[in-house]
Formats: sequence, C-alpha cells, structure tokens
Amino acid sequence: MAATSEIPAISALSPGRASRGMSASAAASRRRSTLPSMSPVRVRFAPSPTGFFHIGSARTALFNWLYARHTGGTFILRIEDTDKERNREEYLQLIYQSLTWLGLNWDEGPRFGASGGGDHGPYRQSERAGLYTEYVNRLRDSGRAYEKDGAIWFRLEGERREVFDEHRKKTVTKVDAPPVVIDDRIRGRVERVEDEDFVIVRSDGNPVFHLVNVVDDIAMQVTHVIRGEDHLSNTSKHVRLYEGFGVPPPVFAHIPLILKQNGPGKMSKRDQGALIEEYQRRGYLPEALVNFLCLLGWNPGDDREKLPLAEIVRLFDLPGVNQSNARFDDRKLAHMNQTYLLELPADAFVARAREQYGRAGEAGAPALAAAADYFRAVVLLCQPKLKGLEELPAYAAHFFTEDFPIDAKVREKVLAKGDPWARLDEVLAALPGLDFGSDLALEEGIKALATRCGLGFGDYQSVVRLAVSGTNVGPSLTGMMRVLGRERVQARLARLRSTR
RNA sequence: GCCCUCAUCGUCUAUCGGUUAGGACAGGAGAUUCUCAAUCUUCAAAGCGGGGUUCGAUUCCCCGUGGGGGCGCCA
Repeated sequence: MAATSEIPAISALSPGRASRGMSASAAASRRRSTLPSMSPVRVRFAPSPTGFFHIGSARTALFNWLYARHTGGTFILRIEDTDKERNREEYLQLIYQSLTWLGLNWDEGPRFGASGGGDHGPYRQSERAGLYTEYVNRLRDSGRAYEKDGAIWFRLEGERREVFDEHRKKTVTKVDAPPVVIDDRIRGRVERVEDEDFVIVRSDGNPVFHLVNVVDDIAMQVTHVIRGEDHLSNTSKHVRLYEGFGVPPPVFAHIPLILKQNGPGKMSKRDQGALIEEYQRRGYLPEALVNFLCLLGWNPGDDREKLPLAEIVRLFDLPGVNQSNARFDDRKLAHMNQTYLLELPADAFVARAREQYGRAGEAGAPALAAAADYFRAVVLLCQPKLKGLEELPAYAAHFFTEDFPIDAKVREKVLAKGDPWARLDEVLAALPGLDFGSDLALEEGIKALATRCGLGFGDYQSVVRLAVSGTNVGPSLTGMMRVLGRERVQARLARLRSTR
C-alpha cells in the first residue's frame, strides 16, 4: 500500500516548542495562528467500541474536529476494533450517534448519516488485517521484527543486556538506545527512553494497538496526532515504529486529561456524569456541552466563555491548549446548559421540549397529546424558568391534566396567612370580567380588584397560584392564567374552594 | 519501584518579569417583584515549599512536595 516515498515529511514542518521551560515562549506563540503547511492537515479520532462513549473521548474527538475545521483539514473517524473479546456492536453505534449528536461530523470514516466515506478505507481495523500483515513483513524483511513465544516482537536497535526487574519480578532484556525525542505541539520537547522490545502481533495472530495505530496513521496519511496525555508514554514506541518503517512521524499533540469530579484519578466511564448518552437523555443541549468541553483545557484568550462554535473554530489552535489536567465540574456545565436554554429561539425550544417529552415515556404522554399551540404556549412560558429540559415534564405537569395534586404542605402554609378564602371568592367573582388577552391585562385586572378591596396583588398571588398549579413555585401567575384560559382557571379555583 | 508529565481562588481559567493578580461556576449578603428562577449590585476566596537568576519574580532555572499518566500478547 502506501509506499514510504508517498509520505510527506510532515514533522520537518513542525515548529514545535523551543525548549522545555517554554511557558513564556509558548505564551508568546500560543496566539499565533497555525503556520502554513505544505500538506493539508489530516487528523483522526480513533475510539474502540469496547464501552460507553464518555466525556474524555468526546473532548479528544472535539479537539481533533476543531483543529481540522480550523485548518480546513480532514477529520477522520477510525474504529480501533482489534480487541475481539470486548468489542460490541451497540458501542459502535453509540460512537456514531454520540459524535453525530455533538455535531462532530467526520469527513472520512464509516458511513453514518451525512458523515463518512473517503478513499483511505476501510475505516474499521477489523477489516484491515491484510495491511498489517504487509507492514509486519516489511519489518521482518528489514530485521526489525522477530518471533518469540508465538508472538511477533519489534526489535529495538542497540546493545542488549539481561536485567532483573525488581518491580515486575522477572528478567528482561534491556536495549541501550538513545532517548526518543518527541516534539509535542502542546507539551514541548519530551524525551523518553524506550529500552525493551515489545509485542506487535499477539500469539493468536492479532496485531496490537501500537502497530495498527501507527500503520493506519501512515496509510491514512495522518499529519497530526491529537490524543490524551495518557498516550504520551506510548509515543516513544510509536516513534520507533515510524523509524522502523522509514516514515517521518506526524506532529504529536497530547491534550490534558479530564479528572473526575470527586476523588482521585482521571474520569472513567463509571464516574458520575461521564457518559455522553446520559446528557443526551437528560435533554442537555449539545451545543452547550460542546462549548463547556472546549473550555476544559482551552480558552479564547479573553474573558468570553459562551461563544459560538464558529468563533471557537476560528480561534482554536494547538499551542493554545493547556498543559494541566482539568477537573470536571457538572455545576458549571449545568450553568452553561441553562444559558443556552434561555437563549434558544422559540421554535427551537419548542422542538427540543417535544423531544424531551418524547423521552419522558408515560409522563410525557398527556403533553404530547395536547394541541400543538397549547403545548407551545406552555413550554414557552416555562422556558425562562428552567435550569434544564429535564425538569420540564414535572415542572409543567399541571398544565396537561386537571387531576394534578395539591401540595399539602404548601396548602397549609398558604392558607395560614390572611384570609385566602375571601381572596379566592373575590377572584372567582371577578373572573368573568377579567381580560385574558395578555399577561399585562390580567395583572391590571387583578390589581384593580386588589385596589377595590384595599389590598395588593400579593394578597391574591399565592392562593390563586395554589389553586391553579397545586404548589407555590412556577411560572408567572398571570402567564399561567392566560395559557390555561378562563374556563380552566375558574374550574381550578372552584376546586380548591370546594376543599375548604 | 522506574519513566513521563503538570502545579494561580473550592472548581475552570487570564496574566507575552513590573497588575490593587482579572473573569466564570459554586458560596455569602443585598436590590428587584407575581412565587421560584433569571437579572443587577456586592462580599469572601489563589500564586505549593525552599533555593537561585534579576533592580524586580506568579512568570525564567534547580531541588523538594503534591497531583496526573504510563510501565499488558488492553486500547
């Protein structure tokens, strides 16, 4: 397949970072835009379908996507399904769905919706076995690979000696080789010694991650490898493999990890709030999640936090990515989601609300059965009050049934103050004369009633709210009355009075 | 244990050696009024420690300490 001579010398174009202590110089260069490159940028996101799609994977995908879009390059999705034991079809589908939901469309890769295609396929490693064999044979031919214990090993170059490893409690063959120098776009110069031969094909004949990852990046002509810092230690192996194939390595950019919210360690699939699927289910807005994820390890260089994706694409660059790990904060994410929700245009909000009711199962049925314009009026009334779409079905339940509960504690509290029964009767009496045309008209009508009785709006508010909604919190009272309409309001007021 | 890496409010972060160390989330107080939110005002909150370099270090260097990652015939 891809001959060595076809591979452009990408690394020669990489400016990298001058020195390890590069905070100052990095700061100077971090706002600099990407240098012109002779070869178009090709990045890839390479997940394995062995578990739920989580937030760390999403951010890795996002940063690759952003870099591709920023540079006008190509974003490739490659499925690393070489672990036959753990691969699951449903996890594969979840990768496609989650990326699509987040809006991270891929230019090359398996076809899904509008994404996928490309002429460097197939894009599933399980379908590329022939290529790996070919590359392994190249290593064998050049004496860089050998068989031992039924597996195939990559041979490092250098003096060999036997050493007893105390930690692993076994004798290993060490190779004296010069350190591998990695010119990382985010971390600067990283040196690491790779001093043991390693397996590239298991004794069962399946190639291992290091091999397939490098072979595919060569074959797919990947120019920039953007991945989590947990791969930094692997990179020395990968660089040696590139050397073994006689191909210049790509530009590496190791992004910081996301740490779990509570307790030690990086975020994993088991942690609270880790699953993309869950945000989708809870009605989080993908644009809010994407915005939040961008800010975990990157910033636009000023105080802005909520910014349009197009603006992020314009500003995003590798040197601007932070070097330190970030702790996940679901409260900040919730806040971001709320601000997006508040600013959502009416039509979009109504559509999202309908989706959320769809996910709510039986609890959502009455709302979905309601007239479209009534549904619309209800959810738009609630929009400015919600923290998340997730709350909507419960928050608005009383709009869609006359059989809503009256909160006993609230009832007691409301009825304890003043003379609410009298107020209720007054409103009931005034109801035929009230103008239900607008919130303002209703407010003026009630205020006029209050003035006649020598009272204020507040004297009516809580008891009418209780009658109409069964509780003491909710949207604007006049808004609720307007949306419910005169007949329903009257029935509800009468219902409460009958419980005296 | 070895290797790599990182280090500013509780959290996410800004700062191209000189700032009253800024913003956001979370928290406190207040304003607003039609409840709850939202909004507005406001308070509290940080340079891990020790050495250097420098007229001057949060910033550059070194050593500690602490966090994170890796050390698989997982990816």
